[in-house]
Amino acid sequence: MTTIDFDATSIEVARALIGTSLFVSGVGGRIVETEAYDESEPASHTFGGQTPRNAVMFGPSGRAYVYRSYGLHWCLNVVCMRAGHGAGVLIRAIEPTRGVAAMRERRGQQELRLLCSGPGRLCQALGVMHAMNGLRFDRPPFRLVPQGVDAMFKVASGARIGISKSQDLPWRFVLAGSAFLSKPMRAG
DNA sequence: TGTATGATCGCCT
DNA sequence: GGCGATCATACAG
Repeated sequence: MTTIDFDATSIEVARALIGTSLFVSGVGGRIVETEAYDESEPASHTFGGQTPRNAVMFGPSGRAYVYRSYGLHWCLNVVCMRAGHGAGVLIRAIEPTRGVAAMRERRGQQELRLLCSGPGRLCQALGVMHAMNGLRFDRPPFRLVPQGVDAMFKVASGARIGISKSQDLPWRFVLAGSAFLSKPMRAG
C-alpha cells in the first residue's frame, strides 16, 4: 500500500491517483482518468486569483472542490499543494467496482462503461453534490483506498480535454488501456 | 443590471 | 460531427 501526499503538485497527485479507488458512501471504484490544474496556467479556475467559487482550491490540500459545469453537471476535484496555492486534480473517470446497482439507478443507464466515464457522469453515479464542497477525502462520505503494491498497470499522459487554453500541457493522466475512459488517449 | 462563458452530456443527423 | 440544455460565475458598464 502507498499513500498519496496531497501537498505535492497537482501533476504528481494526478499521476498518483490513477489506480487508487474512490468511494462516496461506499459507491465507487478505481480511478482511471485525472487531469491536473494549477494557478500558473489559464485553463485553471484558480488562474487570476482567489474568488468565492474557487476558495476551497486555495485551502488545505486533501479536500474536495466541487463545482457546477455548464449549469447542469457537478465536477469533483482533489485540492493539492500548500494552503494559499490554487491547485487541484479533476477526477474524470472511474472503473465501477462497488455500488453498481445504485449507480445504474442514479444515472438511468445500464451500460457499465458509461456509468462513470466522464467528470459529470461519475459525480451523478457516486452522488457527488455541491454540499460536499470543502469536505476532507480522508473522512466520510469519502474513502480513498490506495492501489496494492502488486498492482500492475501503465499510466499514460496527454493533452487535457474540453478546455480552450493551455491545450499544449500534457496534464491528463489515464490508466493505459482502460475501457472506462471518457475518451481514448491519443495514440503516441 | 446585462452579458459572455464554460474542466459536460446526450441526442440528433 | 453538431447542437441545445441550463445556470453560476465573473466582469464590464
